Amino acid sequence: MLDIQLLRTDLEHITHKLASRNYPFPVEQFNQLEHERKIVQTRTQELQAKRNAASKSIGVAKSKGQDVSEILAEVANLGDALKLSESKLEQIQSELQAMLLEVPNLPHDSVPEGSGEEDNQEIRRWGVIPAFDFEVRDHVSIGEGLNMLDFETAAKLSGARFSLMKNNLARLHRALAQFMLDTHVQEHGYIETYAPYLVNQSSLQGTGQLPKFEEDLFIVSAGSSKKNPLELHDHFYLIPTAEVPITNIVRDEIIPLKALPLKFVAHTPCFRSEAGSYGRDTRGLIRQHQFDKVELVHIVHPDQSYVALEELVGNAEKILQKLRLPYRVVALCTGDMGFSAAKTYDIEVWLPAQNTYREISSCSNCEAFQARRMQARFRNENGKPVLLHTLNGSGLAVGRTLVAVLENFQNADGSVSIPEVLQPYMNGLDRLLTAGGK
RNA sequence: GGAGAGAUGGCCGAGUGGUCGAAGGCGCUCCCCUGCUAAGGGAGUAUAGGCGCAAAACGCUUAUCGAGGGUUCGAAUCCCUCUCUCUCCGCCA
Repeated sequence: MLDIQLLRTDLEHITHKLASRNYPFPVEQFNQLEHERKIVQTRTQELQAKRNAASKSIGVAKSKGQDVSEILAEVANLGDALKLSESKLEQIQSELQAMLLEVPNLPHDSVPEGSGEEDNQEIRRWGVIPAFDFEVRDHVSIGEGLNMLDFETAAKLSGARFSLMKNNLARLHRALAQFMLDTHVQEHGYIETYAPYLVNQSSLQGTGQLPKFEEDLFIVSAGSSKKNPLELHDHFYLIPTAEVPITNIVRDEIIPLKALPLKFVAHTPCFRSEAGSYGRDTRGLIRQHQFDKVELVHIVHPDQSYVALEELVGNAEKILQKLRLPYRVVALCTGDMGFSAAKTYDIEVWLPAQNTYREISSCSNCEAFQARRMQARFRNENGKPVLLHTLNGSGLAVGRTLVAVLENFQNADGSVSIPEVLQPYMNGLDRLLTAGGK
């Protein structure tokens, strides 16, 4: 959420910046509401002050045993006018609030201008793209060839966009997550967390998924509920990313200065409805309703958030380097950034079968955008509560990393070599070979 | 699922209709006293918002005692709903 003070004092500039990310801010509607707000709020507060003064004098008079009927008559008509004014104010405030909750974050000055993916800016590349002396296969063909990846059975169990892994592939998937967690905890100083996979509405509003992107989420309610889950008070949402529960750790909190920065890592499944992505990446593990991700979250002092962003990206890159997977880092342009981000770097890993780089991590500095929604603050040098800055990034998406390993480490005979750093997690195994059985 | 108890400031804790944004304590900040230390004395110490001011300061004002609604001229206090915590019983990985 943007600071409403900014909108009041610097509307033109803000509108211009929002336009660069394809968000047309409703200037007239805002001005109209603000105008009304000012009038109604002033009137309401005057009436409240009047009532408070009268009530106080009634109390004083009564304690002295004086007659209060005169003062009572004076305030008799106040009640209705006040109630009317209060409800009008409330209506205006909630309209303003609803408007603000839909406005995306302002891009940082260093973000390249652009309308879409094609305007993103490549920052650096790492690694050597592997050369194959045989026809490369994609991860689906490799996985099915090993008899370890089974989309047909997954479709029977659940439907489209689900997967079933078996045998050493399932183990390799687990190994990847363990390896990522261990690296971030032991080498990068993150606090390991285990957090809920079902969260409430407030948490999703805090990180920016609600109210605008409800259609991307899965909603769940207790089995005994017959009604539409949305009408129920007691429904949950499946997390679309661990960013939601982890960042919301600091919602409605005031963190002591000396506790900063906070760096959390969590390995969780993520659930996304993928509404609006029909026909995209329908083959394989790239775009699933359920996938695992190791998520990194930084909660930092505002002065430190851009330093932290570089650190965060570096931490995620380290995983790919250790796995020896070639990648590039891209700075997203204004038009391609997510709702809450002020600046985002994507890390894209090389996928031989697609002959291109594909997103495997997205690292964002949200500045105070989420913190303002969450009322997440710290006590500054002068003892005053100030909004924190929040950052998050994948370190990494486990399923997509598995895809990259399968494709980059494939051999002519259909086997897949296991990256050295993962072998300790695989009981020393150095190669995936075709498994027997169903 | 059943029965009961509770939720008050950074923390503890008092407060059952009026001058209560809230006693007292702890913590923290500043000052005094003390050769140093320990002890002691005094003052201060919530958050968010609105309006005014060129403006920091400041002044006026509103809201906030788990959340929302209600009763009342007036609610931390009375009523209703919800959330969460704790205890006991049941069920359960």
